[in-house]
Parts: sequence; structure tokens; C-alpha cells
Amino acid sequence: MRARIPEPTIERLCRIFRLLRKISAEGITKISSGAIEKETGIPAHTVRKDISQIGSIKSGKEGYEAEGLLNLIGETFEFNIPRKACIVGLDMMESSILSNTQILNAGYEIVAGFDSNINRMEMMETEIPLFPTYEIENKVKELSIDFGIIAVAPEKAKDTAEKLIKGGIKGIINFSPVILNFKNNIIVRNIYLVGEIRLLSAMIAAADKQ
Amino acid sequence: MRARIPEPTIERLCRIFRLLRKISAEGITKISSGAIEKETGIPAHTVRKDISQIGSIKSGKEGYEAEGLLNLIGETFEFNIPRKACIVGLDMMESSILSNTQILNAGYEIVAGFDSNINRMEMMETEIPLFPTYEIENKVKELSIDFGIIAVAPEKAKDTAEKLIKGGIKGIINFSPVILNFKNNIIVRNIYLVGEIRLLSAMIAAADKQ
DNA sequence: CTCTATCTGTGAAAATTTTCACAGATAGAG
DNA sequence: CTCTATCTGTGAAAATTTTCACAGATAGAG
Repeated sequence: MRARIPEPTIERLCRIFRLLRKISAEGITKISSGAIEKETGIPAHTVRKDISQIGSIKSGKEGYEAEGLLNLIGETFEFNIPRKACIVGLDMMESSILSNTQILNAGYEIVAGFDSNINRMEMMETEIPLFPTYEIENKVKELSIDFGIIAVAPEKAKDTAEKLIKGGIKGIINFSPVILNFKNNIIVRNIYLVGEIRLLSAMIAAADKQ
Repeated sequence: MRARIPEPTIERLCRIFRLLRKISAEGITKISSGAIEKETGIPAHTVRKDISQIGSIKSGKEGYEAEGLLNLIGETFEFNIPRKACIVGLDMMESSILSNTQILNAGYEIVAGFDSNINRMEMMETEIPLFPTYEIENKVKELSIDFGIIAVAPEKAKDTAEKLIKGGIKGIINFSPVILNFKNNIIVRNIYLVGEIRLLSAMIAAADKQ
């Protein structure tokens, strides 16, 4: 509640949040730390410890009240505050992002798209306003956008990130195959399929050797 | 070299590997732990500690020899052994996977695609052999496929994973919006855009509170 | 109300991971 | 060869994270 929350705890609580949304939708109202372990693989004591870091919630002998826990996590991480995102690079948009209503359901909104190829932009049918990349800084400010999703060619990734940061972005999800890291307090999540495959491969090799 | 390698170390070494590939391609032959810190954000002492966990490599006052370090990491994690992957669910394939020559460059090969929609399969133009999903178990065995990439609808994800595991898959990258976790020693990496956005959002909220 | 079974909450211990700090190594200059 | 500047390698200390274990809470049965 008071102290800094460790990053692994944040990650786990987000996973638990996701589970809670799912079971709530299914009409389940109670869940115990043991049941959470079963579903997520997070050990029950770790679940309890994580939850105790952010507060406490009425619980009985059937475990936590799902809705209460959902609210507790949601309030802690301010999931109730709607966040705005933008996406740069339209290849990605078309395929998996724009078509993705999941994002909206989760309480986020993509309020702008950017691309350097103006011709392509004109051809796209979308309900999201599109702008050329040189507008990034202004629009991020103007619309007070919280997150940027980068899906541009590798050579443009760094420049794109810098534009977003100048506009005052708070966090970046980077799908381009370039490692981005910045000194300032911008949080960057790098997502990169080949990297994931490689990591999997490495973890398997390491596990084989014991 | 001898002991178990911690997971965070594996992750960092994979990132360093990626950096090394990049700089090698640019013709740079030496890099110091300090320079690695600059590029990746991983502190120099951590870089050195991580490297010392997997062996040692000739170095001089200009830092590590890039190629030697590349080989050391590559051998440790058996990146030289070619790995085979398959992908289940063709929506994803079309968009970002099949078109992706990066995977091949990285030393991986997608040797099969699966989909439940046979009509769609027939329409797709691809050089990768396609099979119906009921063939998953057999084909994974037959082709000795190492990894499965799951990009199916949420309700089919668990079933798909089970089929892959029956076929003897070693690791799974899960793009479906469902948390997968298994008791056995299958390594699963869950990649989920909404989850990433949420995590970013949570980390920002936590950082704001200090 | 009492008893029981089943949970959570949390200090403390244990395990793990990161950081420190400095000895030792290397390569170039002279 | 000697001196110097610049690295790495690594035990040990510090910090962080996870696990343990048990007291306390709750709800249902009788």
C-alpha cells in the first residue's frame, strides 16, 4: 500500500487481473489463492504476498471476492483512468491492431495513427484519425496520448521513439526489431518475435543442461 | 559454465546476443561492457557478471571480442543447432509471420502451418506446408518440431497447446489472449498486446506513486 | 454458541539476484 | 622492458524477492 511495489509483483498482479476479468465474466464471484495458482501457475503464497502489498480485501473461507480484488488491483494501477494510445507504422495497424476490439474492451483507446507514407494513409479505411509522422510530437501533446505503439521499419524506430518522447509520451511498446532504451523515465516494452523465439530456445537449452 | 544460469541472466544474454549480431554486421569487432550498457541499458557490472556465468572470452583493453562473445553465447544456448517451429492459426501467419524473413535469418525455420479452416488454407499462397489442425500431433512428431506459435482464437488455445504438447513440442509462444500454463516442463511465453499495454499502464501508475 | 474446515495476512527466514570494489590482464607508447 | 590507461573477472556484500509457517479470520454445521 505504502511502499514501492516490486516489478515482478506488478507483472503478476496484471496477470491475476486478467484472470479475474475472465472468471467474473463467467459469473464466478469467489476465488482462492490456491485456485489462482492453478490457473496462472503463480504459487499461492506468492499470490497472497503480492496482494498484501497493495492492500487487503475482504475474504472468507472461500477465498477472495473476485470483484473486490479486481477493484483493488484496478485502483492501485489506475486502470479506471482511461488511457490513450497511438500507433506509428501502419503495416501493423491493419493486421493486428486496428481490427482488435480487445483493446477497447480493456479500457484503452487508440486515438491516432501515424505513417510516413501519405499515399497509403489515404487508402486505408479506418475510424482512427491518421496523420503523417512529422505530426507526431504535436498530436501526442494535443491529444495527451499516454502510450505509443511503434511498428515501423527498424531504421526509423529510434527516431520515432524520440518524437514520441518529445511529445511527452509516458510509455512505449516497441514491436520493431531494435532494442530501444532511454535514460529518462520512459518505460519501454520491447516485443520482438524473433527475440522471443530465441529466448525460448535459450531457456530450453539451459533447462536441458539442468 | 557449470551451474544453473538464472533466468534474468538468460534474458539479458539474449539481448546482448542480438546487439552483437547487429554490431558485427556493421563491422565492429570489439565492444566493452561499458558500451554494452550504453546500447542496452544493462549495467556494465551486470553484463560482466552475466558473461562470467557462461564462461570467459579473450578480452583486451578495448573490451570483448564481438565474435568470440557471440560464439560463446551461441554455444551456451545452442543457437547453432537449427530449430524448427510451426504456427497454428493462419490469421497471424499471413500478416506478420510468414512474410517475416527475419525468422530465417535468425536461424529458425517454420516448417509447418496449421489451421482448422480448410477452405482458407487452400486459398493461401505460401511455401510452408499447411495442414489441418487434427494433424498437429502427428506432424510435430514426424517433423520433430521444437516450438509452436499459437495464434488461434482464445477458445481454441488450450486445446491447441495440448495437441502440440502431445506431439512433444518443447516450447510455445502464445499470442492468444489466454493465459496458458502447464505443470510439465514445457516453457510457455505469453505475448499479448492488451496485457502489455496494461502492464505498461500499471508500471506508469506505480512509478507515479514513487 | 461451539466446533471445524478452509482461507488469508504477514513477519521472518531462505534463496536469489544485483551491485561493489578491486586484483589481474592487456595493449599501446616510449 | 616499463609505465599507463582501460578493461574484465569475481568473491563478497547488499538488496531484493520468494518461500515458509503459523496466527487470525470467516462461514457453515449442528
